[in-house]
Amino acid sequence: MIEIYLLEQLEAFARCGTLSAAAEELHLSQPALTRSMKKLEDVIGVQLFERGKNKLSLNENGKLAAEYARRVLEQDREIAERVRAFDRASHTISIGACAPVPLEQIVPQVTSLYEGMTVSQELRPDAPLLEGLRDGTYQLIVLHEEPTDEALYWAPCGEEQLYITLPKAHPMAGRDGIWLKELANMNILLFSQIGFWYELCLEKIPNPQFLVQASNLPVFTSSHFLQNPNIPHDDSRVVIPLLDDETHVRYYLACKSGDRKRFAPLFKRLSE
Amino acid sequence: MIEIYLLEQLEAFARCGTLSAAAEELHLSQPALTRSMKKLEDVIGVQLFERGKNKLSLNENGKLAAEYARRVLEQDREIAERVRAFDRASHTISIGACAPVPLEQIVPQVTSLYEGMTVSQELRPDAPLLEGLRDGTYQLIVLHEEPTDEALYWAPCGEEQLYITLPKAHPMAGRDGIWLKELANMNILLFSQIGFWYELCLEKIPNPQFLVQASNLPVFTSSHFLQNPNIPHDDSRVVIPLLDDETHVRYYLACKSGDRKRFAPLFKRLSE
DNA sequence: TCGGATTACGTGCACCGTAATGATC
DNA sequence: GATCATTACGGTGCACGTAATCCGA
Repeated sequence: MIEIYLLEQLEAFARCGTLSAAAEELHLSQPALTRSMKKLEDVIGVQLFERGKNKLSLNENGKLAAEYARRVLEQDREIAERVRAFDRASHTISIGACAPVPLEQIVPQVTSLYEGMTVSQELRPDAPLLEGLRDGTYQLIVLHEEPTDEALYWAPCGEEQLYITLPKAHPMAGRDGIWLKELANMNILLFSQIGFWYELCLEKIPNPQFLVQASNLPVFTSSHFLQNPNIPHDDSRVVIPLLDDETHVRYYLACKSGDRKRFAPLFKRLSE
Repeated sequence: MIEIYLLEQLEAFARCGTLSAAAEELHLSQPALTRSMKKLEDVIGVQLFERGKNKLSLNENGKLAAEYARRVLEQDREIAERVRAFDRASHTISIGACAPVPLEQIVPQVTSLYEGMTVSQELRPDAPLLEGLRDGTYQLIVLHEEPTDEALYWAPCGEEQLYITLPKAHPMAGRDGIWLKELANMNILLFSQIGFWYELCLEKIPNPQFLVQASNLPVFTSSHFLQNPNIPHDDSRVVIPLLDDETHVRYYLACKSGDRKRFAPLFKRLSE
């Protein structure tokens, strides 16, 4: 059986062209390579090199052997990588979500229900989430539209309504509701990491003027923040609901049908 | 990089189930395997085994690693095999033919024209010959029908006419020619190793009665043997040509178009 | 004279075997 | 007691480095 170190050296020589260059790359001496190449020929039992006086090069056999060597080395490297990835995946639950808000409820539940597991989370649009669930990138995903895939299991996991808060002095501060299209050309304060909401605003507001940091500007907020008692109410502002259908969403937590049993405790908790 | 010997030992353990069984198979001691498996875990960096008190077994990581190991070992083995085969092929000319007669002319020519090359020959029907030429099993083939493949180069290389010899006392001994179908139900002496001729006789003679060894029976022969001065004429027999079209064939020597230049000297010799 | 391949020689490490221990059936 | 895994210890093969040689640009 041909040991890996011989293939490594052959591959390096094939790539570098000379023994000395390969030796330097491998942090080995030239004599070591000379011997290894001889040994390789000995083990395989055929000539692999053309030997000039102070010139060594691969013949056709050698080129073929080097090509095979590359493949074996590639596969050999992959063993460690793949097994590590598999091990990592086996005690990691990856959650993909279209928005951060539902994660605030789900992640703590997952963490406490599946002790010892690492929980990773990521914000993505719905399409890559579905793709990622299928290919194993995610074990759980949160969508803002109900899926239709037969191979999935899902349940609702909360709702969210988008509001806008305005300084009391704002011309629209007296309104009972506002349409997104009415925000055209306005400077609005928008936080990053809001998931699909960002796409929604881009789509529905003509020529939006989002700013990263400002005060006295309109600011989006949602039912989630309004209901959180830890967030103090700002008396200088009024909170006005947005009227577009899309500003009220239902979230759905989904997993592969095959994982339904595994995540049953989680779905049960969330339904309570 | 994971050395091959570690993968070998992992694979053996996965197959045998216990370290001691694997150790015996590999002609190694148990301690050697214990250490190797530990080392493997160390190199990859994840647990590969479930450790009972005196029980060792693969966990899911280990099973995956063993599966990968099998593939790498397979590939590693193939390097030597394939390179040897390639080397062998590079100084072997394999000739496939549908009949032995044209080979008697071709093989000596090949041997003398391509010094140092090993010449191997084989009798096969036309179809596998064409297939074998394409896949590299043969570099030269002899057909008894003109090929049509654009990717081939070929030239005629002789003809052969089938005759039948009869004892002078035979009822048909006075005939000028005989049709194969007239040989129905007759005992005929047939030599083995006559290539496609055998198939032809089977096909065209109703209910043939071929014998392996006999005398005073009809015997096939062909122009090749009749023209050979070294074969004495048997005065007790008459030679009668067969009349079916198929009993007169033209042979064609063919190679891949890409080999045309390589075999040009051979084709030239044969055309003289 | 420098760079590259090869040979000669000594060395250290890594893998192995033997022996002993612990544990389970 | 038999079998299996593991630990401890001592040996050895083999891949490596250093040094020296040969050869060609």
